[in-house]
Amino acid sequence: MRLVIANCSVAYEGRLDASLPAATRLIMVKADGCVAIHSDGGAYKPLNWMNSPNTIVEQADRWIITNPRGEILTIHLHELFSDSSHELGQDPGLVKDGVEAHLQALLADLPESIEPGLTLIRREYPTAVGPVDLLCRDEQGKTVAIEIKRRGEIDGIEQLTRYIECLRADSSLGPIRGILVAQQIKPQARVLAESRGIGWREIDYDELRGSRIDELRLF
Amino acid sequence: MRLVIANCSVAYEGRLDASLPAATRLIMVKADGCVAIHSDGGAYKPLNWMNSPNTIVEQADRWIITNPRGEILTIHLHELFSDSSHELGQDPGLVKDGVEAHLQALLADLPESIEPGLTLIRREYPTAVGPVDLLCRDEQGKTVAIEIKRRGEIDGIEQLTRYIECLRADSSLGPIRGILVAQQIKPQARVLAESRGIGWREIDYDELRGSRIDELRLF
DNA sequence: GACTCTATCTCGGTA
DNA sequence: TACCGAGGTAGAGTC
Repeated sequence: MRLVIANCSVAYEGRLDASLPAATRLIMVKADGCVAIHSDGGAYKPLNWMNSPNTIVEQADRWIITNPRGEILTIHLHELFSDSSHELGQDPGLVKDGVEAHLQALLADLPESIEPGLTLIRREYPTAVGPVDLLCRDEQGKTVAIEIKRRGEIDGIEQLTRYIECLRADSSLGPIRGILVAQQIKPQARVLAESRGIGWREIDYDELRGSRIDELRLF
Repeated sequence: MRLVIANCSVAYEGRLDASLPAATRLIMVKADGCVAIHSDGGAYKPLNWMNSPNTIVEQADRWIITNPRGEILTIHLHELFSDSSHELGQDPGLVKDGVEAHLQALLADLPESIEPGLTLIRREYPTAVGPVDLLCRDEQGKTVAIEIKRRGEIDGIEQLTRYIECLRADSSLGPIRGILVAQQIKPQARVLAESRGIGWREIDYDELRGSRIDELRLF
């Protein structure tokens, strides 16, 4: 990784046009060639950047970075304060827990925690408008489409509505209802759900993980 | 801005749990206190981060960074290779051209470029579910709701559908139809638009800007 | 503060 | 490769 501190001005032409007047900034060049220009604030997002793959042409007073999509980043260097390189090596990468996929796995194991008597038909049930997270059957034998989100918002209801519409076109499944399951469901999403006859259920990820561990202990 | 190169392992507990095994990385601390941990690849996004406002407690072998929302980032430092600080000063900020707002301004000036005979009623026409980008009238005097996107995807159609539903409740506007306008419209969005009787139109930003300049030249 | 929508979104999965 | 959906989305603007 190369770190350059310099007074520079920058121009980007690509998906839009953007320019930066002269100021002192950090220019970060990673081993894969991607370039990011950071100011001393404003969270982690750089002011300008160019992802790999790209081509960097280094001239005396400017760097010209181009990529195969025809985007161009030009960095004019006015004054150089620091220029250092560091060998970092390969990164083993980030391990995550608690994303939607984990929630889906836990709920597929414990559909009862959504509603008593619910049993799983299958995960990622395919439809023409995308896969339904969980397709289940309720106590009365009715088919239930489940959409899982970490945070339940309006677009989750829209998504579930599209699935239900599509599933109803397949008469072999019989009558269909839907439930949005999330760790937290926004008031607007609840209102929209109710207005469309869609159910909703808030669940607690840690509690759910706990239940599963308890269940495993029984064996 | 402080730049630390160190072998470190990292844990984040907050909206999810995430952890990084030991490796050599860049730790960037900006003037506003935000912290970002970068590996030597993978675009501009850091592996882990903590935005300001936050509190950094620096111990001999670890940094503990907390924020008011109860999120915790812990950086264990195993070996320090470099630690430097640089005064960058205030940044004058980025100037952009070609974002959705510009597209909207151009189309408000030239509604004819969406469809012959179209005239503007108003921009950002307010409804209970958010503002409609452009409200227009067509050659037949029918009201047309226009949603503008740089890239037309399914959520653009959903948004426009909500607006139209809301506008139809206001009988003073008469019958309503909708058009999604974007520089590029994805196949799924086209299909959904057509299934809902919504029109779509791809437009070219540069061409549009050109037309407007030509129009100005006439005066 | 809550809600809304944009983004050079980024990133990962999949057909 | 393009498309599609999730994200610790972030960030800006509005109410």
